[in-house]
Amino acid sequence: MPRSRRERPAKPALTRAGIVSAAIGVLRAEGLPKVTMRRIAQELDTGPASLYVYVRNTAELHAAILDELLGTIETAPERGSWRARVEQVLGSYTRTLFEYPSLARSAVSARPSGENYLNLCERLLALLDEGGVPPAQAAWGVDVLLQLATATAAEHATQDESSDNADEWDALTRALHGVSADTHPRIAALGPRLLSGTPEQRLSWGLRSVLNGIAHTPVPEGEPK
Amino acid sequence: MPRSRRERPAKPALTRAGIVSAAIGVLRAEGLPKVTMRRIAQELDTGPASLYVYVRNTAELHAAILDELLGTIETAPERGSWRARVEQVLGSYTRTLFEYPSLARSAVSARPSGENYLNLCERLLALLDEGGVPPAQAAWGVDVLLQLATATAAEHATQDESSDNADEWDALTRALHGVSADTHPRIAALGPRLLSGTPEQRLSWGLRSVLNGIAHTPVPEGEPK
DNA sequence: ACCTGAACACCGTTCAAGT
DNA sequence: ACCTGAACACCGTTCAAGT
Repeated sequence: MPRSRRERPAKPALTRAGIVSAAIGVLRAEGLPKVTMRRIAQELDTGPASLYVYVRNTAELHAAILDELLGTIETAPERGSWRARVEQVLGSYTRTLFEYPSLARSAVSARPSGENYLNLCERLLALLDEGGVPPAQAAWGVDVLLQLATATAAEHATQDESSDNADEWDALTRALHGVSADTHPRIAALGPRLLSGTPEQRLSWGLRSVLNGIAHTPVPEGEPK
Repeated sequence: MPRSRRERPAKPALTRAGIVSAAIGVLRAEGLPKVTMRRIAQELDTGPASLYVYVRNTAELHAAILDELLGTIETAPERGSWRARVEQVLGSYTRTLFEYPSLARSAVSARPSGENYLNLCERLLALLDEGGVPPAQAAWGVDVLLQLATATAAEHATQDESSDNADEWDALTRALHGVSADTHPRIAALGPRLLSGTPEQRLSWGLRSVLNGIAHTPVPEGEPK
């Protein structure tokens, strides 16, 4: 039965926001690998070429999606020390990324630059300032903190947003276990400690370490630039 | 003019090593985006299906390439403090990744697990041990160090291994400059300092910070696991 | 200006069939 | 066991032509 025009809901006007929102729908329902120009176009009942009026390319679309999702993170916890609040804000960022690790993967090389990302940076800078971290160190430090969180989330991604990456991880696990104490004494000695902890525990420790590090490591030649 | 069989160099037997080496050839000549199963198969004068006997998928092929390239890094500097030597080893790792940022991109989520990667880990663990970093912190710390280096290199990649990612970067630069001091006072106050320094300078500072951090941040509940 | 059909030039992966 | 032709089910992006 061919659809008549009237059965179809009115085709909404194409806008950047509409494209991003359709993309988020597909992301939630089918994962990032399905968030392709062609798939989104189909969702909006048009051809892929039409999207290029609003979005430069696929990478930009992915970045726009992430920025949109960052609108839901909690950036203003009131309680606890400044360190604890930095941890809370970054924890909220990380939880969003962990929901869609393949989005994190794409964020490693195409950072978002929308309002929500800027709000996150601003918030972190404010907290670092409150904690007395010198401005130059804070400026470079936010980046390191966000890089670590993003990379950790990305690590749990695969092109397929699922099962497949177990392969690579197993390979590393086996490689670490199969190591000889003669050729790799430290790896053998540390053994399971190299792989211990949940990703969350490791990231949490990593962020605290980085925070300690950036607070105590002066940037070269006084102020950069 | 159709080629006779005798004009063609003898078709070498297919091996995993042969595949990886052909892939590195294509990588050097045309960049990672051209390192596809189909392209490598063509290089080896066979069909793509044949490669699946030796390589599980494209991600595994990329990881194998990286491990191979890691064979050339310098892991045993003799001079300087342990910190300086950690920096040298990681610098060598980073330089390799900076040559092929898109390989770094893929390494963020599919770590290599070959011999050369294990050698690198072993070397770093030995240096951390020499520096008196407690084993539990060293075990988790190597990971953080490698993640930061890998993510930083990946940041300079794009699907296209070139020009294109200037777009995203420009977008961030413009966004940071266009920010209002009312809504984002810290970003406005820091201004160009947020973007100052070369990637190398920032990474070097980042690694030193992380090193300071991991050396001074105890892992939860004594020993993990 | 905005939108689109159609085309160009590719992908990864599987599988039945051959050797 | 190893290798392969052929097919399946997709991609991103461009561009000339339409409205």
